[in-house]
Amino acid sequence: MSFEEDLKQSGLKITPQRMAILKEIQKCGHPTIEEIYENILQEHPSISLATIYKNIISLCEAGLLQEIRINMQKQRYEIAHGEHMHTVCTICGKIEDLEMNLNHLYTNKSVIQKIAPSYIAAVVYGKCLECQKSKK
Amino acid sequence: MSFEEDLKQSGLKITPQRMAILKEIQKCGHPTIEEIYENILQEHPSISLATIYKNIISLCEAGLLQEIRINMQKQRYEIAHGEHMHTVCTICGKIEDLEMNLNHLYTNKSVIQKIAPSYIAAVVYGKCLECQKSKK
DNA sequence: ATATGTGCAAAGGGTTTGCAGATAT
DNA sequence: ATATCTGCAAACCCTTTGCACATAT
Repeated sequence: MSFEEDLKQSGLKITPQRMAILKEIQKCGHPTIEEIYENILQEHPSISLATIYKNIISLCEAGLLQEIRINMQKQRYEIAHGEHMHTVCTICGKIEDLEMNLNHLYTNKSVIQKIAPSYIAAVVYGKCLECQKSKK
Repeated sequence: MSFEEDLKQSGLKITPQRMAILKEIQKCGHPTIEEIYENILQEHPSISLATIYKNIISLCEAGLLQEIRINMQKQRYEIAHGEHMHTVCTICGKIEDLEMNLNHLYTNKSVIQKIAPSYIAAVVYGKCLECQKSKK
């Protein structure tokens, strides 16, 4: 489904600023607010940081964006697209999606003894393939 | 092992402020910086917020504390104590430890194709038992 | 035509920093 | 004795807010 349709379905108006934000996040993958702003500025020099902040909030509430929390970093955002994990390389900083099913946790006995799960966020920290190869 | 020994082993001095921070985090479970500060103030009215910040950083670096990142919240901290998951009730906000082994993920094929994992953070969002029971 | 959205500037929080004096070893 | 730590105040972010104007529907 296109961003335009997603916005319409959420009752949000289709504005150039919103489209730019969504496209930028799609392009970057997992950008911070600052990265979104800096990159959009190039094509759209009059956009305001306040507009980015306001839209990030509406787009998260609408379920089009998903916040990602990584230890010791500012919050990041991605286009919401089914549940998955993230990998973070502690050497080079690279962040990637890890398409992996956590369904077994939703029905796990230890989990349902504590909570009726609606969403699970999982981040794997480690050394990515490239950094494993590099001699140092 | 006691906090005093942990600090000594990390080459950090044992100060009343540090002990108060560690004990407060142990008491609260998963407090934010602000919660730590507000609570310590009662017993230790002259402690400075800057001291809390500086110590949180050293204690995390020393591995005595672990940062916890929950979507849409300020960062929280806990006494480091073996890997486990966290549950967050989206109704009442309660945060709890979920002692659960994620060892299978460390050797999972999809994971090791991307990264050599050193740490996994997992947060389960949902409705806790009490909130499930309450009629509303 | 009207409800939303944008940009600006100011205000509001949270976090970091430098430094002088205090303290743990 | 000395390296480290603390508290203070200022600086430095990052984020939110109110408002007037602009724009999507």
